[in-house]
Amino acid sequence: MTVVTLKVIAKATGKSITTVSRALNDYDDVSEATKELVRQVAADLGYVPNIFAQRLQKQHTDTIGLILPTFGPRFSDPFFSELLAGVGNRAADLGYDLLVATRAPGEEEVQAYCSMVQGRQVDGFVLVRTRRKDARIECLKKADYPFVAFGRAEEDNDFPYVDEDGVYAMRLVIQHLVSLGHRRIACISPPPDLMFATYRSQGFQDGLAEAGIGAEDLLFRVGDLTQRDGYEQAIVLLDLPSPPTAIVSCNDLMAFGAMSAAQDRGLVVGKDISITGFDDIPMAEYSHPSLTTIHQPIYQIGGMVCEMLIQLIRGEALEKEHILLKPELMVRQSSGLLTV
Amino acid sequence: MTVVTLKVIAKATGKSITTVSRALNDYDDVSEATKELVRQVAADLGYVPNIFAQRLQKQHTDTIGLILPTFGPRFSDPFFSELLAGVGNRAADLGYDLLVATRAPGEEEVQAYCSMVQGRQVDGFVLVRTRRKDARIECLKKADYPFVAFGRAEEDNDFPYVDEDGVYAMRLVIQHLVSLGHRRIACISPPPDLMFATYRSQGFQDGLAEAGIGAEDLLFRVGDLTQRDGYEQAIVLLDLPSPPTAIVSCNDLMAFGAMSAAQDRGLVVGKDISITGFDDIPMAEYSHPSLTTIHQPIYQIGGMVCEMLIQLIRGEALEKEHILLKPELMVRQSSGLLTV
DNA sequence: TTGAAAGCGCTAACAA
DNA sequence: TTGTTAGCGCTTTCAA
Repeated sequence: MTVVTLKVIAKATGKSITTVSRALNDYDDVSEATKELVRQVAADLGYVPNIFAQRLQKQHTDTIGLILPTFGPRFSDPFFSELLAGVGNRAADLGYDLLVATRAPGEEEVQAYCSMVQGRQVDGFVLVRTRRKDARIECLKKADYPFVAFGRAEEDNDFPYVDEDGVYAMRLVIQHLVSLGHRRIACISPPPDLMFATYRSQGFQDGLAEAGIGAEDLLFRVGDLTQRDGYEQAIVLLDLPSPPTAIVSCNDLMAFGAMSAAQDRGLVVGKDISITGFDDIPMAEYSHPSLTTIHQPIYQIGGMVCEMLIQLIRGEALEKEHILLKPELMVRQSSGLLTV
Repeated sequence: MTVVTLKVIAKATGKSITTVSRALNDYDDVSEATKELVRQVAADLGYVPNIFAQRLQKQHTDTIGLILPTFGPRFSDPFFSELLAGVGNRAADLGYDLLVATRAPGEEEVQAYCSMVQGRQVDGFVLVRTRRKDARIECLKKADYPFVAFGRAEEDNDFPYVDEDGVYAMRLVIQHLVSLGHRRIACISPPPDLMFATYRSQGFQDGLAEAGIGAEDLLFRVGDLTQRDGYEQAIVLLDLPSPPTAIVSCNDLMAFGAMSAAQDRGLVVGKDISITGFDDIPMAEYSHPSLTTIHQPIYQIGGMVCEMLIQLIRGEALEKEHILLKPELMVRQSSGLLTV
């Protein structure tokens, strides 16, 4: 299979490479006749531009980067596949490619960002799951590289982001549980270096305070976001001398693990104990019992973040630099009236 | 931020661009002293090669492509995130980038392959979820482009693949259920144009035949792989005049939906009815009841496929062109003795 | 051991 | 309206 380049088309049409290039790019200083001819021949020959030559010349890549923070082999947070689909589809619509890498958080991860920046492999980044002390953000800011984050930073939020209002969301959850009569409410939080952990824990505390419930250290556990750990942490909570009547998990996956633990202890979730999640991944609707959780439009968020990034790259002004979404509480069967 | 190129280093060291290039690539016709100097300066200046210039020159991309077949917004098959992590991590280890696109199966999808091929944007493809009449495979074969598939084709299997033995796996499932006393066994199959549907359905039929159970059309349903549809199909099965005592779902997601349906009908899964899945996604262990299913080492398969592809790209001989894995039955709580 | 020069395929300033 | 030329940053002959 011989590669069709501008040169080949030039030879075939008897035109110069330049003319062919301009005809194909629909410049208006090329005669209609020539354009027609060139386009015809190009189509016949199955011409596709060499993207690397274009990129070398134009000094941009039409590619956006997304580095997924993965943890080991059994990584499969459905959250990420949905986000990825949202980003990827929007990128494709806007004519951009998506370069995906997977790295465990740490040195190598930051290194991956740096070298993609230095090598100008992508025009910008979508950054997911912001962290308290986020080396990725620092690196990108220092290089003055375009990026949009899904999530906020701890202090200096001088970059475009989309985030959901985790504090508000968790207050919603607590209000809901309190309205059902619960007062001994436990929380399984994400690792505290993740920014969304901060907001969700804060919302948890605020919600309790609003209801006039004192915080109890024993009822606050930290998990690693997996079902497995949700299970483990729930077991610890259930084994407490005075166990909670409701467990608020800061993501759906841990909530599933917690449900499983409760069920293994013979409790009926939604009756003997209430359990809630956060994210509303598709599974939440189909677990048993179905999971009361906070809905985040993950796919749409992916699209928004992607679109903002591309506007940024193109030098267009953003309508809004910072988008904070008000999430919605989905009341399902895993939360129910306190039965004494 | 001024871009550091070979030219800049050349100027800084007083050497020629050529020498700098060779020094950096550790050619042995460069004096140690020069190499040392060049490397030092390059490091100081933070030099990173322009990958597009390299690719244009070398005519290969060090990138592999993966186009995920996605269906709509609520796409979030954990299967894919795990596969992606497997492919991505191995690719990174071997010095390759991963270009991910998402397309719904169809015209545009094939188009995406074609243009990535024509534009030589990637050195090869990982192709997932083979189909009965697979335009992607035809396209790639015709172009003589390197690819490795996760899954086999219907007839001409003259390409490298990794697959699991779905027939064998399903026979395992049926044997298990039969040993528990079940004889009215239903199947929720994937769309029949997917190759793995063929094998799994076949295994289902074979299993029944081995047990001397006649096939009943009413007990065979086709679903779209989502929880939602698993739910719907299970409802249809449960509403049968003479409903099944066991439902074999061809993937875990539909099995979860089916469990949910059964539970909504007041049945205790694992007791009143047995339900099995296929894939063993992480969730399978933490559903309630935990799901009896077929374990596939998805992450590892991703790694294998990736490694085979890179060998292919590099022109190395493959140890094995075709790998067929014997999957393992994970017996959990969703399947139990038939209670009459 | 080093450098000059060509060229990968493309775009764009400038001339004609 | 078209062609000539230069150059994006790199690798790789070929000469020196």
